[in-house]
Amino acid sequence: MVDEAYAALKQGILDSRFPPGFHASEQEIALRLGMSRTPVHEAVIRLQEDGLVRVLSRRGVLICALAPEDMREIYDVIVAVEGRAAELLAALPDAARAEVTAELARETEAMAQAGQGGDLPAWGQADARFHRTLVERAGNGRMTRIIQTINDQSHRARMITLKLRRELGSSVAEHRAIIEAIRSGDAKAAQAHVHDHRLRARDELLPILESFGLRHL
Amino acid sequence: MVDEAYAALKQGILDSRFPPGFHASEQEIALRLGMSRTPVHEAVIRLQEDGLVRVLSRRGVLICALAPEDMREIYDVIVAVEGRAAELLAALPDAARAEVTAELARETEAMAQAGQGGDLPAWGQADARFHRTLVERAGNGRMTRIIQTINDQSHRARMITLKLRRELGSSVAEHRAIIEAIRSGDAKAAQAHVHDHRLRARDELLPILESFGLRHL
DNA sequence: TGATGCCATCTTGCATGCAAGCTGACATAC
DNA sequence: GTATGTCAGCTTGCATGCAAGATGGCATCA
Repeated sequence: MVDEAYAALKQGILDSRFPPGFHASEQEIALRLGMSRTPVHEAVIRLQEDGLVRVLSRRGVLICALAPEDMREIYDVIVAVEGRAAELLAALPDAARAEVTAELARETEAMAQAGQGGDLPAWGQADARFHRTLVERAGNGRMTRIIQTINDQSHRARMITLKLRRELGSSVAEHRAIIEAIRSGDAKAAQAHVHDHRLRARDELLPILESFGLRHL
Repeated sequence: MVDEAYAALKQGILDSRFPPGFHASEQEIALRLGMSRTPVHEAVIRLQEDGLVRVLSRRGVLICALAPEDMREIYDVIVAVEGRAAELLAALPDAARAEVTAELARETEAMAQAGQGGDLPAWGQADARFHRTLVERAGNGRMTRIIQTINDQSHRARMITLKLRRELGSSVAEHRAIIEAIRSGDAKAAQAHVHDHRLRARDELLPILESFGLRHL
């Protein structure tokens, strides 16, 4: 039941049914979900650990808003973790490496196609799959979990930047460079390409967010 | 009160008063801490998020044990996060960078002195301060939090390896190389030196743990 | 003697009563 | 008109009753 509350609240936050800055009482949430306060309270604690809400003692729960500063922090974590993941992938034995590069290449081709067709949602999903594969295939549960948490936190921001993004071309080219480095087993290059790719994306997207005056997402 | 329970339990786990594999009921813990089940339950949830315990539904809480495989994961996270932190430090403005390098140098000198005097605990504490400074001064709260969690998880393992460690010399030299790269503003080199330093330490310590048959720490 | 089924016991999960704390508004005094 | 003090209402934090689930032992049967 606490899992149910956790999932429902998280989904509600992710698709902005509970917008950032929204203020609700646990009582009210419990009523809406048809359960008692206890499981809601525990779910809220977990969401606080995830950085999605803040519980203000005796003043209800507050849906967290992200400032551009938070996005900078988030990009640093991504650069760090994905960079190391790319290194690990490049150090994989040949067979496993070939499998991973094939999967990454498939997702990059899906991006290229979606980009040419102007299908932004499909492009975003393929991009997300590429980066998820990159981390998950490194076989480090802790790194996967960190990225999952970070992705949840920045989900709304990604939905916004996806629409505001100018050109999609460079990402595909950069993905191909990453794949090539992994394929050839060059860990340093793989790390560097992921590093540069994510920082370029950050430097492209953060100014857009800031120029739109999105002080809290 | 939940914070009190959380702190008490965490401390108990860290200094092995609750050894890994230990199995207790929340009721019992509550009794021992002189409070009701509710705050203990919430504290246990937070500890589970931290990866220190697992709550087995209706079968009590289990203090988590670390396998060498976990240590490999943990080192990957450290390599990733500390590497990026070093990059960030190297990109700091001159004044702040000078301040950080001075602090890092102080702690490294404390290590060198403790190493010469054979004072292992002092050496370990100075080493921990160096790495904590490295991350905290990068000014990224999320990265700091990740490292804090990882450090809690691996605290017992560190206490063991500290005693089993052969030579302390190379760490000091490597720390100096890291400091020099940060001082000169060379982000790539700073990242690389941290990267190599942590991987060398991992390759030195993991075999020791495994040779001692420490399947679970 | 071994295996299987049942039951007692223990443990958590949820609901709710109660108390304490915070906020905001209203009234009063200056 | 402004500022301050007080109070009512709302919200969470903790304790505990109750129920459901899991386990281990014991008894019974083959």
